[in-house]
Amino acid sequence: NRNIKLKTINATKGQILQRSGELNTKVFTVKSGLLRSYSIDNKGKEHIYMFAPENWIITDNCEGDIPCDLYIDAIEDSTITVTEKDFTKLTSDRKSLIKRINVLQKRVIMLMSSSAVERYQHFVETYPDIIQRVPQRMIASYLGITPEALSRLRKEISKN
Amino acid sequence: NRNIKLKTINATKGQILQRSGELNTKVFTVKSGLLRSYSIDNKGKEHIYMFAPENWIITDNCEGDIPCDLYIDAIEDSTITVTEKDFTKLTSDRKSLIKRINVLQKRVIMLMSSSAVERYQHFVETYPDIIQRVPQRMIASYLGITPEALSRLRKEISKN
DNA sequence: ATCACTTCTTGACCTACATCAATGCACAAT
DNA sequence: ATTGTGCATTGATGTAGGTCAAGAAGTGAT
Repeated sequence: NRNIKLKTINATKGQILQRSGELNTKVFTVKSGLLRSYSIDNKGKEHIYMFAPENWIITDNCEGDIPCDLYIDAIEDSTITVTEKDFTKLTSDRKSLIKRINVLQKRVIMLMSSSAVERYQHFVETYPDIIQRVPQRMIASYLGITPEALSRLRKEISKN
Repeated sequence: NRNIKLKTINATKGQILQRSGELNTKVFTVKSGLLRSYSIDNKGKEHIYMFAPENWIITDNCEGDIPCDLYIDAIEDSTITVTEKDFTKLTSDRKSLIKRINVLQKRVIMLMSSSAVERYQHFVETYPDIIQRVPQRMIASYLGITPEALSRLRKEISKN
């Protein structure tokens, strides 16, 4: 196994294993019980990203030096093995897969917790070049809204 | 490189490189131009999953023998290298990352194109065990709806 | 120049789901 | 038994974004 510092811990129902904002390098493998990962939006609302029952692996896919977005806690009393990620041993191949998972993680969370305006603004900041190159209806299609909705939302934004 | 049969092709704007339903094993690397992947829902509406400009890799993350969900086409005239995935050479480690991406891909597409009822039914079919073990409000939180909405929607479903 | 085609915009109306508030219900602690 | 606490349900009402239809403006082909 390419990970290091493996240890086994017990978590009781409700116990938090990781908080959003922490610099996290841990991967949890559930031996028994049930974990969940979730984010909390700016209104204080929880959005569950993933459930992890027996034999599942659960982690925030953030890269070593970036604070993670997710909380992880135990929904049932659980037994878990914890490993530290070792970024030095990642192949570039694996790195790009992990990066992709990361982007998808953000997208799922945004689709669940952000308004169309917020998603659009995030898109503009993240892919300023793409905006120039594709018709608006495709941006709308990427954001999960109709072209009409995007048109109106842009109008609103430009007012301010 | 662990992939085989690399070749370079040119695609003109609008050209479709892959269709939903095909047994796909191709990975496209964009050298110049712009590709997109998207799904089409049961109402015929397109939902863009990903844009791929220069130097991006785009593919449907389906496993070899499962038909893929995505269309891929060219938004601009593009030059692309095409490689065949070689599943025999995947480490189990990489396999599980790819499986995870696959699950996320389905989730993103469902969040964009399916109603709360459809997402709930899909969840029940996919994770029947989880339903038994977590409170309804957490299922709601995973689906991206409120507990009230889930309660009402379950009531509707049970009527039929 | 004009025709076809697509994109974007705007208006009127509709609907899926959110919000807020009240009630009932199970289960745990005393 | 009773009080609390979290969960599910139900009702009334609000709203973000969808749908449908009509124009306006740009672009390419003939």
